[in-house]
Amino acid sequence: MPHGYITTAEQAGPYVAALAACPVLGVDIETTGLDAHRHRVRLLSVAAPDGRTAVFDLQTVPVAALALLSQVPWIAFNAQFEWRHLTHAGFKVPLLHDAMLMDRLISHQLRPLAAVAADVLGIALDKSLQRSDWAGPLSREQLDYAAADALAAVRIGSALLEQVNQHQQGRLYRLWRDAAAVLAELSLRGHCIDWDAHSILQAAWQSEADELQVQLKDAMSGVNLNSGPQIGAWLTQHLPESRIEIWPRTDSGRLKTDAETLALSADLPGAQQLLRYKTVTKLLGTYGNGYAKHRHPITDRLHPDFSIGFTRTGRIAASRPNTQNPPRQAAFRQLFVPSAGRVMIGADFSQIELRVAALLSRDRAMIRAYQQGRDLHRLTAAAIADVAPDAVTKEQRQAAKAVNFGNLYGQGAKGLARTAWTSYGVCMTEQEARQALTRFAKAYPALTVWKREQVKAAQDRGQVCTKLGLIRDFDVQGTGYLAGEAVNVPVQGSAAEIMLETLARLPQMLARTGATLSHSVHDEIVIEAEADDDEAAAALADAMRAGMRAVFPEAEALGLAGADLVDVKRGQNWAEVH
DNA sequence: GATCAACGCGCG
DNA sequence: AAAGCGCGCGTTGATC
Repeated sequence: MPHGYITTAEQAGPYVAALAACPVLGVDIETTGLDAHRHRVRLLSVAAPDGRTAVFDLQTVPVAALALLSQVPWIAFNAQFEWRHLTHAGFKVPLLHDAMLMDRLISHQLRPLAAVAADVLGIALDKSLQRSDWAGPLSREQLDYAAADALAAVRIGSALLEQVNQHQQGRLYRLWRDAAAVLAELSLRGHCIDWDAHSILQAAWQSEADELQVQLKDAMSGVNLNSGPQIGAWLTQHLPESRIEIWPRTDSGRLKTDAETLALSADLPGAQQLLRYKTVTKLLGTYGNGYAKHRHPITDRLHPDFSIGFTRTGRIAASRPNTQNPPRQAAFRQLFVPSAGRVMIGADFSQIELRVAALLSRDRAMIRAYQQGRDLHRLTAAAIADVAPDAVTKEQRQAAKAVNFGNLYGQGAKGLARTAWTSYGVCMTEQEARQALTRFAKAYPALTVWKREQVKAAQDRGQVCTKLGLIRDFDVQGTGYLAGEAVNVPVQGSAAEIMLETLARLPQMLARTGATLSHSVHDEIVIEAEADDDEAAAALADAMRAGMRAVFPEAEALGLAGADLVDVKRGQNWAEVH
């Protein structure tokens, strides 16, 4: 039950004064919808650690009357939501704790508020009013519900803040908390898209898809080209039984119909058109209409959600739409443009996961390569082919890239031979792949030992962790295959921590320049700035190197955080700065 | 009509 | 016995 339901600025005064004297406040909002640009914050519920609560009706209480509340830190649950809505409503959001992230780091799972409240506080939270009508007259039950969530947030947060430290997760928690605010800001600001060019591209894809469908009328009449099972049936009809018998199968036993497998039937009439059709319809669905339907009616931008703590490695995930996987083709990347009158600056971490692997394993050969500014792929190629680095051919270097990256993921000989061909255009027999892996292991002995230790940790202790201590649990009954994740989680996860450290310090480092974050994709950051802003470009590179040093302080002395760590480009759109 | 699993594919 | 990691999302087809 709320101790106060406040509907005027005059009423707010004493409550605000009393609450602002608390060391920390639980906050929760009720909104008329999920979209901060379109929907309104109806209620701001605030709870003190001692249990006093106040529910402010923002329909009538001006935000200015609540300014004092921003003098103390807040605790929310899934704080990005509060950050976006309250910032948009005109609040100066203070240091904002997120009890959801605290719980994620302690329980190793992302759980809804009710589940955490049950676990941590031993209380049952009734969430049935969550999606009730928050625009009209409010019932007593709705006010109680609103106050209860704020109270739960402050109680859970206060309890878990201590536990986070006890679990050695304080550092990582603060990083997630700070990065979350930056991502909330990015989501609220959104991506600027050249929609005219987008429609033209979409139309071009559409007409190509139509054309291909006509061309395939004869060869594949009656087959739904979007249906794997139907294409499988068509293959069964048109290929000799001997080939169907050895055709690769899906987990459920059906014929595989992905592009790589379909290449096996390149001789069939229509096969080429079918492959192209699949590509074009993917673009059309996911990046044509898939993007258009998220075009914001007010801002005319894309406003994806960026989540922290959702992934198993600590990477950021983007959704609705996922703007972390747009096609690389320039025709599409150039749709991402800066705001009017500004320019884009993009920078990516060079070979960040290989550098991380070098730092985690302390492999001297790898570290020396980066120290001396040498090309690690070339070095690996030399080791594999048993030639001098200078004698390495282009094709050998391509093969080495496949080996280097595959090794970060626990890839075997068969998989290496496959990806060498499909991703790097290099033909490698399984035998050659096996030898390459052996020679790689010999060339980087410390990395090999480290990888073995990770697998052992996964098997014996049931967990591995990243540099800053994010724990990945494994359900090990007997002998599951863990080589892949056991090695990859620390590598991918520590690289993600470098990105988060960079994002967390970016606003401050860009503040003087007026430049703003425009996008981030795992190892790449894009900002927009005033034209010809050298200072912004330098600040971006500085922030990225600082991010690296924050996670790996030793990187500096080892020569892995030098100027070649980041590659900065400037241009008028994402295609030009990528 | 809504929901879900399976599959395939875009990215790092 | 062998197995490359991490995501989000569109479509199909089965199910309730």
